[in-house]
Amino acid sequence: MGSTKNRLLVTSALPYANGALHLGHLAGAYLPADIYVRYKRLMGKDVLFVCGSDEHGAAITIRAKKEGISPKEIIDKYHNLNKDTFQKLGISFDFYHRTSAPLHHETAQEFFKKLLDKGGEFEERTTDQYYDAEYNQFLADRYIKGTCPHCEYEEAFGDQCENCGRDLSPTELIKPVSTLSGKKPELKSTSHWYFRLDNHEEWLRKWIQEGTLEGQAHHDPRSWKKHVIGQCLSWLDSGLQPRAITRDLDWGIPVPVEGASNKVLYVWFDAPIGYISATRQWGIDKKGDPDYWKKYWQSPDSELVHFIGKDNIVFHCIVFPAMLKAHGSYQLPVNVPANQFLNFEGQKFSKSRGWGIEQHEYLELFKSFPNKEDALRYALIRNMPENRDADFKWDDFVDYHDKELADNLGNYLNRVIVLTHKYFDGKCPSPENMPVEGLRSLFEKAEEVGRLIEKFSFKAAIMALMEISSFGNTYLQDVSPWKIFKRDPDSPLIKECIFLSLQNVAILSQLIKPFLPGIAKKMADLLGLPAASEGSIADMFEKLSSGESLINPGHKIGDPEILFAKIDDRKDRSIMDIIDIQKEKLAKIMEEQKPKQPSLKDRITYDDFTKLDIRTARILSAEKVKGADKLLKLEVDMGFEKRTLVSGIAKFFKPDEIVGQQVLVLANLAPRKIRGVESNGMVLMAENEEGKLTFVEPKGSWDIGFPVN
RNA sequence: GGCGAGGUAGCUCAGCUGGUUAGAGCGCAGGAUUCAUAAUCCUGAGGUCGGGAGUUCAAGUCUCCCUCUCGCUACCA
Repeated sequence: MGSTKNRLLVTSALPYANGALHLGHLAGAYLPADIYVRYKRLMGKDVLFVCGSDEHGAAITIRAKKEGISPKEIIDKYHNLNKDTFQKLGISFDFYHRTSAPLHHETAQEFFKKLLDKGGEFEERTTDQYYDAEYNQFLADRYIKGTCPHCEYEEAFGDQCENCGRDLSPTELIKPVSTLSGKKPELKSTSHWYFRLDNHEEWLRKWIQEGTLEGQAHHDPRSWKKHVIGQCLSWLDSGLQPRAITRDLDWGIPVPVEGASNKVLYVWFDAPIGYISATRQWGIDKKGDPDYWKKYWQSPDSELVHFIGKDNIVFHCIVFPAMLKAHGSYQLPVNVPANQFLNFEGQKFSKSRGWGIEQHEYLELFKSFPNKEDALRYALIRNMPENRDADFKWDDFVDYHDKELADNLGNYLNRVIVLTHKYFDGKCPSPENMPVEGLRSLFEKAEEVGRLIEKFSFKAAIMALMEISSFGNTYLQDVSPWKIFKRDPDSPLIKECIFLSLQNVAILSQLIKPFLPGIAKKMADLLGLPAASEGSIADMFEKLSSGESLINPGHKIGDPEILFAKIDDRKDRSIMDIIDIQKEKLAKIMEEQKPKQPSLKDRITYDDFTKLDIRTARILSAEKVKGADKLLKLEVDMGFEKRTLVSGIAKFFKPDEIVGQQVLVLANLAPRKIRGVESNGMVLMAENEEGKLTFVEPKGSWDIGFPVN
């Protein structure tokens, strides 16, 4: 279950400094980590929470080139933007580092050297790769263009042809050209280091499946999420392969080996080490001790937890642990509570389509909304994609805030404060007997919230928290001090009720801090309590369990104040207007999307057209191609001959439905083997925007084998 | 086709190692109440737990088959 050790290191996935982060990222890897970390701090644990920008990789250099700026300008921009946005949203990193920092380079290089010197962990492989003599460097696949061997598209990239969508390797390209110099690159041999992941398969399986490491219990595998273990075992089952950990590139961390100029560490090797270098830098800056970081990484009384999105599971559960184990001095993570993805109004976030909203955009849009940070945090927690994909909707956002935070919690706090002022002049009354049982039951409810956080069940935890507020409302209703007051203003029942209600509100003000830090502060202020601080939840549990009160008789609370102004407020529509504009924007995108017809291809000549020999034909038989999902093997009658061809239409047509179907066949297409079956020609189909297919056929009954001109 | 995760009330989701009449929030219907932000509280309706077969004294929970959704992957000239 949760951690038992006193020291805890928590990481959130390093954002790639090539763009802004959207709400899905926040809900996936940053918000859950922040809740967990804040809770642990309030429980008095020694917690360190690190993150930072991942600033290497070819995507950044390519973009820099396209925009005519330096990679440095890009990474600076997004490093600062993301760091600043996280801070505004209350993500309480102890340190936000960056992988371009010298200390990170040093750390990654040391790590590499250590594994290299150890022997057996790496192997060197030499392959032929294209080299641009003018620019004096090897070319990443994306930097090479040429003619696609499959479709003859002339602008195909070295890794993929964007015309026919096939994956390529650079050496397959006909007439390759370097995009740097525009000249023909030469094939040159180059060597790279590979990490022997395959050597680590055996212990990884035990570690993940049973939670044991070198025969010792390491963690409880039942506390890991199902989809995390499932995906890891799936990988292990298919066998681990050595993975390249270096690249020929000039943007990144130089490989610390003599003669390895223009080689850098591949980004996936470099990035997770960023967690380590962030810790190191923090230790130097904040503790003045260059070795302080070891307490968190290399000491058995510390626990490591990685928060990530599901796209990162393999790196954090297989690759990075293998690196750490290979190194030998490091602790392995006790859990990797990966979240799934958050969609936005039913569809994936997509920057290019304008679908979704980025974190900084949200803050900007709602700058007039006082509770914007906590309103967002709440909506994302309530709807967190903990075990499956979830969907963010504006309507939910409004409902969660108004119905749960404002109506239930905010109104409850207000009731208690108003009643205290009304009957006791704003001072906590003194109950005739300490309601020990009442305190005890409040304690149990509060503890439950903590238990759920320890289990990484944040959604359930915040609902358990709201349950405390709901319980408070019910309790007030049951006692109804306002009724008692009418007949007996001095009744001890009123004192006890308000006393206990104040204790309950105090509990809420503490427990809510991991989730909604801004609101927690406001609540504490209203109650005249000090803000929650390190260890304060632990202290609270201590007091409650021994029957002590949190707010003592005579304590003066503040004046009533509205904690949550509603979004859907009939007197003030300003926040609702912002949301309506967002909804309209989405509706417009949906509208524009509908007729998604592909744009016209380049003009051709009549001669080009006459090269095509299209014939009328009829399907004689059809069967599924074994082992392929979309393929049908067709026998067609073209009159003068019968042919076999393979067509990717199995998703739409059952074999026996299409026997006898008239079709048009491109008859002079070069034969090609597909899934082991030779295809001689191609059936012409019309395709709509959803990718649905229909046959193109002559009208009525038509003879077969005749040309289409 | 392979692998992974899912398919539980109108909607969004909980249900751990199988065990009494399957739960929560929202929505809906009825009622109570007025300290409070037209808030709150109570009661109720509503589910053959995707379908089928099996194991078991007992299955939403285990096994097998099928089906649908999402993701990765292969193949789609």
